[in-house]
Amino acid sequence: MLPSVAPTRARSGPGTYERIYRAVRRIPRGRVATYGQVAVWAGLPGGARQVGYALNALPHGSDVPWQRVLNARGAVSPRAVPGAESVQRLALEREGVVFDARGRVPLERFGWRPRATRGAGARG
DNA sequence: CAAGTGACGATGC
DNA sequence: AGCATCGCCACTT
Repeated sequence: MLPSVAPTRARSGPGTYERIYRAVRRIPRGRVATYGQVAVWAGLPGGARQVGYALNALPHGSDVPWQRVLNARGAVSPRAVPGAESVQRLALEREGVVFDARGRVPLERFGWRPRATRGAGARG
């Protein structure tokens, strides 16, 4: 549809952050995803870190649900600004996401899977 | 143009 | 189970 301006950059390159934002926007409300997952969706396998940097660069009031991105452990990653962690956690809890006593979100329950690999699990 | 700055993840012990 | 180390790359000054 779009006049593909530069399809060459299969991974990384200018505009990478924007791709990451688009991937994050795909996370539905009440669900969470890991930095690694978002990186893959954005076409940056192994670029989990870049995802974090991109989210960090988000302006206030952006429509990107950055709060739905957690680390591989399902926990809110510690940031430089104290208190900001609770902000993310509260934002998620307002969506229905539940944290356990360890401050982690059970990804097996809230982790969003764009390709829901059915067949396994779902036993109970 | 060069250097500094970050919201991660897997591995080795 | 916790800590240290390496790899990763765009953006800002």
